[in-house]
Amino acid sequence: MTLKKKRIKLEDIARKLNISIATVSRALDKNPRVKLSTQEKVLKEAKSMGYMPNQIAKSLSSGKTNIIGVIIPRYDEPFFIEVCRGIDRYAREHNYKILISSSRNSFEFERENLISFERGLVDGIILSPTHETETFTHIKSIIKKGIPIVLFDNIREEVSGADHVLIEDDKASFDAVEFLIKKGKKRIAFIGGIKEKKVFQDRFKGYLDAMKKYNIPIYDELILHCDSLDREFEDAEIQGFFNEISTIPDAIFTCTDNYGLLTMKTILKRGYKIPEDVCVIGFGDLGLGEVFVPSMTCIAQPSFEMGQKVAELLVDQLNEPNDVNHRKKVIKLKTELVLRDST
Amino acid sequence: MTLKKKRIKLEDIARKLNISIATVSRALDKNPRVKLSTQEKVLKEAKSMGYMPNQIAKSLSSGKTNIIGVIIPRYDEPFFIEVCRGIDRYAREHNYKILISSSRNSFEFERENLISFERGLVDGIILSPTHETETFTHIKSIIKKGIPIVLFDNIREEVSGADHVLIEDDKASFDAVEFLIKKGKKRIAFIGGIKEKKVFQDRFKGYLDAMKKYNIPIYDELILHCDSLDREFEDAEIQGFFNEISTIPDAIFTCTDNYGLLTMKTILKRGYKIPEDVCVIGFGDLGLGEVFVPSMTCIAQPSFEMGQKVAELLVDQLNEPNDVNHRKKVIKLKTELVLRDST
DNA sequence: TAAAAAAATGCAAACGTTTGTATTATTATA
DNA sequence: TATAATAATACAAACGTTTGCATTTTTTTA
Repeated sequence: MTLKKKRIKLEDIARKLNISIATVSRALDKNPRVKLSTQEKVLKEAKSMGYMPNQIAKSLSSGKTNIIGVIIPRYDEPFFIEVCRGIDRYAREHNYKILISSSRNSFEFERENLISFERGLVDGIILSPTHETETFTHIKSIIKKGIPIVLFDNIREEVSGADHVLIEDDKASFDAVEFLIKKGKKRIAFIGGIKEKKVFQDRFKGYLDAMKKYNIPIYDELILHCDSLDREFEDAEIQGFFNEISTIPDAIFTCTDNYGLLTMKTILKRGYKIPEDVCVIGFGDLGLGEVFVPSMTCIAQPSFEMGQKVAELLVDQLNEPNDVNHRKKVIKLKTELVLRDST
Repeated sequence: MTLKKKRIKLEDIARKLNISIATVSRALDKNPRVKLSTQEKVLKEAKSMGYMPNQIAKSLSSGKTNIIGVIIPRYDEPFFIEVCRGIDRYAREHNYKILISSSRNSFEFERENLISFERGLVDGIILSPTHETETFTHIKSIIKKGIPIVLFDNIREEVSGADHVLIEDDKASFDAVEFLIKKGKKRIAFIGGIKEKKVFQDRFKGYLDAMKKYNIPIYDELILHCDSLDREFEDAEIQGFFNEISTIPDAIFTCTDNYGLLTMKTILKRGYKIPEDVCVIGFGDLGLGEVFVPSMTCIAQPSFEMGQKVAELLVDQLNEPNDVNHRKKVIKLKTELVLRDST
């Protein structure tokens, strides 16, 4: 091992060429204030010396990091990954990188992540609140400090005060259940997620509304709110649910793709036929429903687009810093019922 | 809108308390060089003024960002997400954040991402090379600059020169195919991925080795190397494959979970029974194989652990900067054949 | 060809920390 | 109670850029 190799900096180029740091900096920026011949000289020397600008120093000087912080409740949920893909796509097209953190479904982690983002590493924040998130002071504090933030999914509109993007959960569910009803289904089960989560509340509401509208009896035993936070346990919950049921339903509306698939698996294993005996609908449509046999009818959520939209709102905020007239924007994305073999 | 709210900095606290910036800085660090009563005074004032340290300034001063850059070929592959989860877990336990970039299966993007990481934003890099990656000068250049880097998956050992982690692809495939052979299967098909990718080459090698060892005839028509980079087209490729086959194989070894599932779907749709007519094995075991009916036998890859291990190697490098004695480490992780209904 | 105008470059402060060394205040020692 | 030892604090440089303004060089104009 010889000497520790040192990073080349502007100063090194400047010294080598006997010019000032300022000129080197401007030359690399192709600033017309520096002579073309000098620009070329600097560019050439920079290349030959293997110069790489220091992003940190740039950020300190400019006050911009070009990083967007993203906080999602969990990684192992295709929906969130897909949204992140959308965010990433839009962000990169606009010269931002994204830094993803998982709150692991914990309000405390969400708060910590948010606070760590207040340390100036990111220019703006995108957040999808956990089901535990009831108080919004941590988010308001971000807003008060003037840090751009956009929320998505699982939002309690009343409290937020920040731009946000969501899908029409209630309408989507309503449509799906109405579709089942119009197919003549009478015993329609509902399998949802954690009751505390707004999205699941809305999806449940859609179910109830449809059932009521058409005067279909609602049976408690046909309603399940899964509350396991871990994928591993979802299966057990669904097994338990079917063990308790007196008569098999003729249709099941489920609130995620995974619930739908687990439900289909369980039903098939118990010897029922899909869709002859039971129809099943999933929510999300992130690829698996199409592969399963029989393929699963799903409410298709525009997850990627949601990510792009969220990022767009954030980048807008970043481009118009402390805009007095900025009216908080709420965007609701449409869903679509994709019909397949399970109905 | 009143005045633009300014961030509180050390100087503000210092001025307010009539002490020096240095003392404030040390007080917040709980440096014993500052009197306890002063520490308390500073801490209290910092809190009341809502002070948040500036991460960028810290990084510039300390030369450390505590960020690890991760480059994966694509987001929409559960394997990579799972590895990232593992990386993230280990990283956070050691006070690092991760910044993920996708190379979108393109060598050019991979190079660009790597270069952007040379700008000092990250302390170290984790990279999984694309199938297109044949020349390794971009990686060597990183190593030469003394930036810690660890590779995983899809590595051509000879060229690398960096720490890396992989799984025993050839052995895993060999075992799986051997298992099929021992079950008495004679017409065993192989469905792999892009031929240029080392992991798929190894998995193909395992297949061939097992077939040869037991003198099972190998038919070209039973071998498919999918080369679509997009999930959407994988299905079509597999359909095409089955359209061409003269006699259905009695077992199929596939190189990813998704190929396995698509294969099962196709077979079932064509009226064959699994496992009676055809056995199927997948590779990865990232959750879906268990849900499908029939459930799919899989080679289980320790993806999460892989991520943790990769991160561990990197953090080790970060902790022993330019260690003369650092011998490049190659770690091979074991897989396991998880038996389910498809065999 | 000297003065004015324009072009090119340089100086130095700023971004917000950390940290080695110098200085000042306090306590202990004789 | 002067002095030495120690504790507490302050100063200032450094991290690598950017950028407003000052200065120097070159070109234009009369």
